[in-house]
Amino acid sequence: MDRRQEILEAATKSFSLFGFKATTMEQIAKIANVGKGTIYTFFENKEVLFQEIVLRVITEMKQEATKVINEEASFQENAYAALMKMLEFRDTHQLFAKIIAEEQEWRTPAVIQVRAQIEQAIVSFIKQKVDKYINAGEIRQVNSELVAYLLLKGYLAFVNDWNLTHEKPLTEKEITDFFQDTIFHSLII
Amino acid sequence: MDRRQEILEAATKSFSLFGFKATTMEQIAKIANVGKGTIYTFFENKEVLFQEIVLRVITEMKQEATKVINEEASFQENAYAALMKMLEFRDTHQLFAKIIAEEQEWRTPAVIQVRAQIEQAIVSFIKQKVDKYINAGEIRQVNSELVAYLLLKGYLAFVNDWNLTHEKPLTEKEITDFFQDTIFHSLII
DNA sequence: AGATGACCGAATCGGTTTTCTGGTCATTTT
DNA sequence: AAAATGACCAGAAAACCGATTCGGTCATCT
Repeated sequence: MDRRQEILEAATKSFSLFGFKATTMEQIAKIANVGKGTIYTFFENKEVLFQEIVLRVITEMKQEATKVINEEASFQENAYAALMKMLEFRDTHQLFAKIIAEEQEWRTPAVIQVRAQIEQAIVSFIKQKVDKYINAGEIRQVNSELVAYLLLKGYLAFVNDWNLTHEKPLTEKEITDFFQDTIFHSLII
Repeated sequence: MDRRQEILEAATKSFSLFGFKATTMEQIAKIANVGKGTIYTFFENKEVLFQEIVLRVITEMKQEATKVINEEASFQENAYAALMKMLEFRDTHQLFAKIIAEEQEWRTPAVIQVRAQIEQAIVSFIKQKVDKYINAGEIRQVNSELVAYLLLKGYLAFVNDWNLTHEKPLTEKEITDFFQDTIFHSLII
């Protein structure tokens, strides 16, 4: 297998498991079975390597979300399906959860910036989908950016914050049904 | 003016400005023009003083919200008015924002506990109002606790988080109109 | 020509010393 | 005598500093 790929996989594993800061280049090199210097022939520095990985994960999530959307189906059905799909990925979100946690602990620019980048990417993806349905006349004319922002923040609140003050985590179905019942419901004409 | 009141005001000022940890009892005493020991004749310790203040702010906010609710008016009108009123208090929220920020920096039990307490108080207040309207048959039968939670988290997201990644803060009207348009809209029958 | 790991300096860790601060209480004030 | 006070104490936090780690480079090796 080509070395670039080996490095990417090793780094993904390590970043997801230990976070940005606690992952060392030496460790990545060891897992990837390459010399440390080799990493630098493919990636400018640790930060760039990290960004590349985050970009890949986001891209994968977008693809998964897009895959689940059916042009024939209604907005409500598609929104429900997409949200369910994202919730299936709760584990993949481990990487993002790690980053968010890290952002508050170590205020390193690399992490703060990547966090903002992830947020921006997700929001603009959702916004674009919402706009499509607005233009198709299937949902009401709302501020799509605010809707996207609320969806993301609401999602994170229920998936992550909720558990801090509540015994039992919410199930995927509870969360999705609730969104269906409130935000999605408010959008349809 | 009575000493207890002086102390409360001095402490409120100081906690709001500097947070729990960075506020010293000596500082409070100086602002209140009393000896440090005097504080302890009124409040068991720093933590109790802090809780008393938080309780007062929450109580005041509840009163303000309640005052603005008109029994004659519709849910939609009242929700709008109450949210607007809360947004008028953005500055008073400084204290809460400080606490939330502090919670992540210093994991001191006093702060974590008070944060959870505030959240719980606000959510149950909103939940109660929502339930009232559900029972009155004015809004749909939704999970009122989740609605309350979403309203709180959404509110905080737009008032606080939004500014971290956006140049211009949202205006009170933008936020309220948006909530009106989405969450509140979804609730009416 | 591509890969490597010894090497460098900057950042971080950890342990030690110093300073600060919550809470007490003997003394002073009213 | 009752209330207020601030010097005092113990423990917690900050400041300091030498030891260690780690990102990134580059002379050497394959």
